[in-house]
Amino acid sequence: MNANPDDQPRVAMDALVSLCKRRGFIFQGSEIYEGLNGFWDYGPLGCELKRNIREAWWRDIVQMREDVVGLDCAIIMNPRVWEASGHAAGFVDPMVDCRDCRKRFRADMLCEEQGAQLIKTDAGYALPAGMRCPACKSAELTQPRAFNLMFKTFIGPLEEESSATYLRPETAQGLFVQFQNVLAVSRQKVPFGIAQTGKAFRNEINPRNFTFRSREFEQMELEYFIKPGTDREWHDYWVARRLEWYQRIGLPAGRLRQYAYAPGELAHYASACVDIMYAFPFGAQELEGIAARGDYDLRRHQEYSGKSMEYFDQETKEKYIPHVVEPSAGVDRIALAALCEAYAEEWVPAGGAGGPQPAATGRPPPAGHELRTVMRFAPVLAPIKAAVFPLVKNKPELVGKAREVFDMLRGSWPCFWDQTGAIGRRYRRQDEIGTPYGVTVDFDTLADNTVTLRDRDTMRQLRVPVAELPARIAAGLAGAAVFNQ
RNA sequence: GCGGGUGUAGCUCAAUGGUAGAGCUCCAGCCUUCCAAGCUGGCUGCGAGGGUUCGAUUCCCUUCACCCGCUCCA
Repeated sequence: MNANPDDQPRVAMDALVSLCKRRGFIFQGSEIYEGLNGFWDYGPLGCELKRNIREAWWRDIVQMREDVVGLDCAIIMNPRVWEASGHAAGFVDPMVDCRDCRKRFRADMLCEEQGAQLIKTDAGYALPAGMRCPACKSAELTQPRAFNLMFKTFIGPLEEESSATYLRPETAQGLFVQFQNVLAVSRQKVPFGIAQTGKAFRNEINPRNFTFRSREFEQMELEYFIKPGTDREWHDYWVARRLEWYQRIGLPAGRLRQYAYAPGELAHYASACVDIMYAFPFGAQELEGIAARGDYDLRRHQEYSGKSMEYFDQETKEKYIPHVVEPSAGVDRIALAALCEAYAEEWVPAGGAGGPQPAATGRPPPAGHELRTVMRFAPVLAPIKAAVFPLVKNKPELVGKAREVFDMLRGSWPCFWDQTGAIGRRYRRQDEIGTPYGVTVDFDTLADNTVTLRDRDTMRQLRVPVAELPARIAAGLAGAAVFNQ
């Protein structure tokens, strides 16, 4: 049915933003104070979704491997970390504004284009004479000014330059900084990896596309340390491994893209970089970058800290600074991709008979049909795995029995209890938040101890003995065809 | 950052220079034996600030936020 995802109607972003707010996935940050550009809050379901993404990654990268260990570093680090990493320089490119057309340019690029050299001064930079705006040719240009994309903050109560530092613009540097400590305690040998998830901050000039480019975001990063000379094979390995993971969490291959950087696009120290992109409704955009960074980071930290970052190979008696392959993913971007991918509108015949059929998104359903909005999350990402309903709520023995079933299931999965309104309404409520299974307790349950198990995607129902319910749900969540009968 | 657009209830929208309605949702009650049923009742709003005016949700200015295009970033 989803053989070619590109043929499926795509969700309009405003419809998705609306559902995210209505159902509690994502809220505008600081909303009651008119918001704050580039910051978003995750509601009850959104934080479960993110947690599921993070845990699926952690399980695949750390728990299921013997060669990767975890780390959780402070967000604020010694500012010299950012000098060594290059961020303090790279994030302060001096910019020049045109006073006439009000466009902004990188000072060094502007000078280079016009055959001149940017002048370094004690206070910063100065523009050589005769420079003109590349856009409108005006000579009314500002002097170069630094626009730091790192969030600056101060340690201690005094806002002095000597106490200034930055919120980390990536989690990766902590993995390099603690390389020797982790190596010493983890009994790992090269090749091995250190993984970390956590918040990072970039003062983006232009946050865009809902949560896609935010100023505060969460990363999942792995530094996989390897023997020099094995960069290519390990880079290929991680690209393949990561692509496979994205499909396991429900992003189809047809919507995933690989972008391999051309040699001229690479940073000078990198030997390869592949972006894994997802075809969002607003275009294909990066979810993760996988870079072969050589020994650049460890070598820089060795230079700036004066501490050895070398590794001694006991078997070959070689001493070297390991090279590194870095898969670096954005949790919020993956969450947004999962939301876009899951969103579907369908036409359902009144009464539900015959099951759902694909709808043209945004169009009203034909006569005798109703519109169903359903989030088809992969089970591993679904915030709630099963909902339990007593068929009616004014019969205490029915409610009590349903409560028993609910208590049994919630021990294994995040479950939802709902006794309000008609049963159909309750099913649809769960459809909209992507709950894979509904369990309904009726009067027959009291007699024969069976319940109705209802499938989110097909809307099919199955009569299942209560004793078999956990196994059925477990099988369904694991991908078995529970409803094919 | 530039240009354009939008901002009224939780959501989708309407009306109006005299302080706002609807549908859906949500909550409570009744009813209800499987796909958004019905009845009764209830909660909730003019993004923010300033100006004009007797009076502003409406007109003007500023600001904030979001969306689209470009730019930027990676």
